[in-house]
Amino acid sequence: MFRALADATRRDIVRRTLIAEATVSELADSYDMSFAAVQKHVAVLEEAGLVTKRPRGRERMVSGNPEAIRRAQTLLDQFEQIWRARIDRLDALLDSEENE
Amino acid sequence: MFRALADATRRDIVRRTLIAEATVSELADSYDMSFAAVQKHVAVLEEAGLVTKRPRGRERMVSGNPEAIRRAQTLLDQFEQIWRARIDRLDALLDSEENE
DNA sequence: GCCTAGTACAACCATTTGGTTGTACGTTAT
DNA sequence: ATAACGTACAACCAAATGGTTGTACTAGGC
Repeated sequence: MFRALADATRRDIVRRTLIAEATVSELADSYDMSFAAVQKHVAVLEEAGLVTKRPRGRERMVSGNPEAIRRAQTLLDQFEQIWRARIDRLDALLDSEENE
Repeated sequence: MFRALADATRRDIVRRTLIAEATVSELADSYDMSFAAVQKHVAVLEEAGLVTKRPRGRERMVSGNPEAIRRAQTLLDQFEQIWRARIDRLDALLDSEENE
């Protein structure tokens, strides 16, 4: 999941497909690499659940999945919580020292 | 940055060092891999700014950097915004169709 | 002063990653 | 019907990744 977001091209694909659906070849036209390369990126994103693909005729419509984004946010939020807890403990420690 | 978070061991190091500072060897003891491997993970995290290292005697204290976490959150928030904008546009479209 | 603990760093290795080209196959358009 | 389009997928390649061991250097403990 974070691995999928680790590549700039893939992040851009996620961004684009969150804005609006796009076919694989539409996406491929945007980047300076082969169709197959973009196809692979989409496959990685799909496996990570960041994107879904649905057939429309001979095309595949790719669309970004906000659910997955939120899951990533949740993990980072947990880190934030952990950090806050640490600060709280330090504050408590300082308070108790003040009263000595 | 996302690349640094893509590895489970590294995420755990970030988590631990957000809770409390730890020396490199303290961290190394926790994982089933060589000291050097953990050292490399810390180096990757440090380069990504997710962690800072400061010397204390012969030890290096590693601590998680909440700033970097927030930067990652910001990026995901932008994705969320993009998604909301899309929804808004679709809603507007549906509204206009209703009035035909 | 000397051994040990903690770290840094290089060299090496297997696997994964991000890219390529080529081939095959279903769908659409003419 | 057939040509062209959009996609899937395999084979291949170079570079990056995640790990190892070995060596060297510095700070502390005895």
